[in-house]
Amino acid sequence: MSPLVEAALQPRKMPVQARSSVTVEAIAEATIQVLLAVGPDRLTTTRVAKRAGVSVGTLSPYYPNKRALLFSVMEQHLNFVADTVEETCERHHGQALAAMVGAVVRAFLDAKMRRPDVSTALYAVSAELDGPALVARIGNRARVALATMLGTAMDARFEELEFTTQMVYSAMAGTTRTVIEAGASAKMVRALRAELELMCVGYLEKAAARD
Amino acid sequence: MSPLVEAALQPRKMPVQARSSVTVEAIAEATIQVLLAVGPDRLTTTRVAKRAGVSVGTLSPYYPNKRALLFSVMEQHLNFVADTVEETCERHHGQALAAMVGAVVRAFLDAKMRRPDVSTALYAVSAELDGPALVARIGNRARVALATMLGTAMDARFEELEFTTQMVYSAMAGTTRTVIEAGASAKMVRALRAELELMCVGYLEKAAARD
DNA sequence: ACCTGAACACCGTTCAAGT
DNA sequence: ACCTGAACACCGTTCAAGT
Repeated sequence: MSPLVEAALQPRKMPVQARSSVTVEAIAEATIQVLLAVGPDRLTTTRVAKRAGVSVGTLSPYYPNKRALLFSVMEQHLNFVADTVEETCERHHGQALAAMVGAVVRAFLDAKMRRPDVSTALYAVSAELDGPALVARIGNRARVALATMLGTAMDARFEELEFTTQMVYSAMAGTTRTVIEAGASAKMVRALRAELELMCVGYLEKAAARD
Repeated sequence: MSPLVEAALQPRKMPVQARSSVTVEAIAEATIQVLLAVGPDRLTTTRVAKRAGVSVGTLSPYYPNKRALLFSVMEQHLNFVADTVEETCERHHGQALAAMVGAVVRAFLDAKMRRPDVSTALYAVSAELDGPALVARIGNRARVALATMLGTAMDARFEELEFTTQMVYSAMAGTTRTVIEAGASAKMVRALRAELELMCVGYLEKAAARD
């Protein structure tokens, strides 16, 4: 992430009068509504402006370009999730592992699911073309292969094989994605491999014990 | 995913002569090169056509719109990863869990890392605006909170606390993303919560035992 | 059958003029 | 200080004309 790119998403002018604060908020809300109504492709600056009840020209001082509109909406959402996780963590200091994990997982999912339509729309924005659908469709081949293999394990049996496999695959894809987006050095990839093995084995042993 | 959207990414005309097959391949390769050279925002149909040595009008019969260009590149990449995982799975049928997991994790990461520049560019495409950077920056707050909390656990100590935490968070975010993109029913979310707990606890127990 | 490239429609962004 | 909206530049897509 170059600072220049980030800078281009920051407002040129901050609202100083009450009037413009209202405008900025109306534009943000209009962006969400247009996004939900017509989708990311047909979201245009004119449409957002019209929905917010202002002229197109009003957008630029506060949202210097179209991406800034979506960026700010996503930022609000992510901040809400981060807030929720932080608070939950603080409330569980000093407790046992299982209690901590249970609470955090619950809080994280609850935050993501507070407005499922918005969460989904934001993933879609973040996804651009139909990447995720493609990932799901093609990743399915890998998941079927994984499930088939796990079904043959000499030392374990799984009741919920489909779902267990889905979890393993998602954890793999998700953590890898994070590492790649962080700028994947060879060392990081090696470390990731080791940790992912721990995670998958740890999970699968528990899943097999339960079933 | 509506079938209509998918259909709009399929070619209107398939290449029938050797000449046009070469053209189609050249356009796909040009798309990758332009993507790597100027990034997704400045990737234009004209630029791709010029790089491929054809006229803009030549694109449309085979790639009906700009998204189709990026879609086909991503499709190739994902198919390669799926192929690799499938083969590895087949080679490890009947082996012990630990061996299976080790092999698949390795194969998956190797496939993703064969051309790191392309992998990264495709995540960037899939990501549109700077969503991932934002996710990383804000998600960092949650990770710090998690690490701080885990450091206080009454029944475990972690050497590599930072990285361990990163893994837990990535697994949470990654699996959640998958479930959301699959169309998150309330039932699925509940199932996810239970599995994520198993996975996190299983992993953390192993990580604590090692350290 | 395949390719060209000018023409069209549309959208993001700006800025002189207003309140 | 804030907002308007016409004007501009640019890009995706098409299609009549060529080979």
